[in-house]
Amino acid sequence: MQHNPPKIKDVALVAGVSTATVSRALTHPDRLTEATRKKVFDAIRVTGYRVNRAARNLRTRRAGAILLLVPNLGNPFFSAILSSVNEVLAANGYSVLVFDSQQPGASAQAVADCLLNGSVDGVISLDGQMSEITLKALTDAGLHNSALFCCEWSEDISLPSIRSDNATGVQLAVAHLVGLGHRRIAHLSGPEGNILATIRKSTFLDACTTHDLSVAPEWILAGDFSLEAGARAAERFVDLADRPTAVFCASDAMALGFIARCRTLGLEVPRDLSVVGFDDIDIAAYANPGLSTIRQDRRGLGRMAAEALVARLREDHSAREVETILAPVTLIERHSTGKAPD
Amino acid sequence: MQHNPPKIKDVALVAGVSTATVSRALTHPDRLTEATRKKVFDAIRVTGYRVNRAARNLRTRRAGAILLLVPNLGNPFFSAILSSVNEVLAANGYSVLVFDSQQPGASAQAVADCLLNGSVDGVISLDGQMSEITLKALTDAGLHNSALFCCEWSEDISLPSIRSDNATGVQLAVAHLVGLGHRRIAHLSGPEGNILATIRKSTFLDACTTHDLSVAPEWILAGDFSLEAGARAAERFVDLADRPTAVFCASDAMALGFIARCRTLGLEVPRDLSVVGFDDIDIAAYANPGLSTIRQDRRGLGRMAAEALVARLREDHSAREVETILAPVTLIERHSTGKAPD
DNA sequence: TTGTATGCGTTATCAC
DNA sequence: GTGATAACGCATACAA
Repeated sequence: MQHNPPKIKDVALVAGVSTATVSRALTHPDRLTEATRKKVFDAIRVTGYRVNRAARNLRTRRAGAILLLVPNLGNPFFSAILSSVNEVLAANGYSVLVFDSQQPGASAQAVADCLLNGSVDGVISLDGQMSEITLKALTDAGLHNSALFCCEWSEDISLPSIRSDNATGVQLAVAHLVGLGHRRIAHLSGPEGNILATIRKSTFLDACTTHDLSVAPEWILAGDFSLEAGARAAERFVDLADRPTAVFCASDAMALGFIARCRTLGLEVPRDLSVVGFDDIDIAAYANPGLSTIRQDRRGLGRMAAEALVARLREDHSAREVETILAPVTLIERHSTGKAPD
Repeated sequence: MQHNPPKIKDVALVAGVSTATVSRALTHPDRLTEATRKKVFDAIRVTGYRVNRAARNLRTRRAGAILLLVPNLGNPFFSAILSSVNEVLAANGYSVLVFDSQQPGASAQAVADCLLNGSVDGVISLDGQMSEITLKALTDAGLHNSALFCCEWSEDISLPSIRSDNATGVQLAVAHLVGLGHRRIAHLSGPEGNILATIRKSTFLDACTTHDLSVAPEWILAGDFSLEAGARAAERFVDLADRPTAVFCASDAMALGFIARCRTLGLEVPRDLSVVGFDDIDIAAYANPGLSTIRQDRRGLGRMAAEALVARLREDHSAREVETILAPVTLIERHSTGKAPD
């Protein structure tokens, strides 16, 4: 147990230079002579020196870390995003702090603290519903130019956002079903107040209008993106008097839960009913039947968000444009959709 | 944009006390008079003061953060664990740093740095295959008493571990299949070198022996826990000359991939073939057919690991026993298993 | 190019 | 119980 971690002073001693030189060797290697640089790095190797993050952070007023705000860490939808965000940020020397933004116990205050006490240099929020308190902390901490949304976003908060082209995705889904002859289409929506739920539902309704389809109010089923919500919705669906022949679900998880429960209730997909999801999570391709869905490039979204943030952090924190990147989505036709019954 | 975050000095000024008192109010509130304590907290509220983490960390030589090492962040198996770990640690005032331990780009050096430069106070590793370099960093940093394994573990590294009772799980699975009349059982295993793959395979073989079942070498199919691996294994499986009537898979993901590919190859589950998985991931209950599997309490594992670590961090870092917690597992019978064909 | 000296914001050790 | 003050380890302005 090495209880005397070497400090910059020890390195300087071994290298026969000043502490300032050692520090420079670490942060501005180009400002040193080839010779002294070598001396320093040799000494670093000999002593096994590592720069103390706390000291460096205190001095530079930077943290070398960014905060990733995830709504419900238990949702596997985020794993691919988490992974690619982590990859890019790690490659750029940033650590990633993960916070569950909607966890019951986790007060928004904890997030706010994290921003205000200088633990992070920036924020990527996968949660569009940023609390007032978090938002205030963001501006108070001067991090307003160092935060962005990924996947979700907010109409009220002016931050850059990297997200999928949801509208096009929904249109693709509806067109797909219409192309198969479906005229009566239901929608299983996400949670009230969620921006993705909102845009997917409203675009769905618009698309139906465009295709001259009427949508009965009871065909809009409330959900929350989860498997269980899909299953519960199925129970309401099968009891519908004038049952639609197709369902567009706002998430793959709901679609899978929906299909599973429909099956136990005696409805076969796609024979009796066509179902389209949204996301193209990994399991979608291996479901039975394979789930027709709208593919989001989750890894790409995470990567782009991380890259955009890194770029912003590099630049001057002056007035930057608030940019929106809409990542393309694609329709993946599998076997949960089929011709409408006559 | 508040560019002058208040410091402890400002609070002291407002409260009319010394900085030392303010500091004490924060760390040892009980050592102050009721009156001064109130004065200080009022001043804190007025000024909007937040303690600067970097400064505190530098002074106390603590980080207030722990490192979560995840093998493959893209794997949804970990999301529930991640979630509960985060929950417990956040409740105890720790931030969670997430690192993908097997990411191609992420050198073990990055992890080592993180340990050596004082960014974290402890480590929870979901990865049993800790690299030499990481391990050395762990001891060099004096963190050997502040690290533990969760889910996976290592025979060679003496750290506490919180894990499922894998052996019992495998025995339950085999007994279940035997009870249904299966005498010829195949095994789809995890990646070479992985401790879970190892124990599940060896226990499987032992259990077969116990039940007087012989297992042909070609019935042991190599996988890597992923959906794709399951699908690929199915292709080898269907070509087997003397095909088993059941398969025990080392993960649910593989089981689902396996079943899906079997179906496209003309094999029906459970009519032609029974399949048991391991993990009970969320989707297992909604698969078609519902997946019979061994349930791991993922949230519980994460919670226990986090609690154990917090407890260790509280105590003296002297010689603590290396404890192992085996969490119980249960057999979940669904519809991917059925009576063996005559 | 390199060295000297100072301060980043806190906590802990002393005195009082 | 409270206040003055010295570290904590590093990066930088300035001097050389």
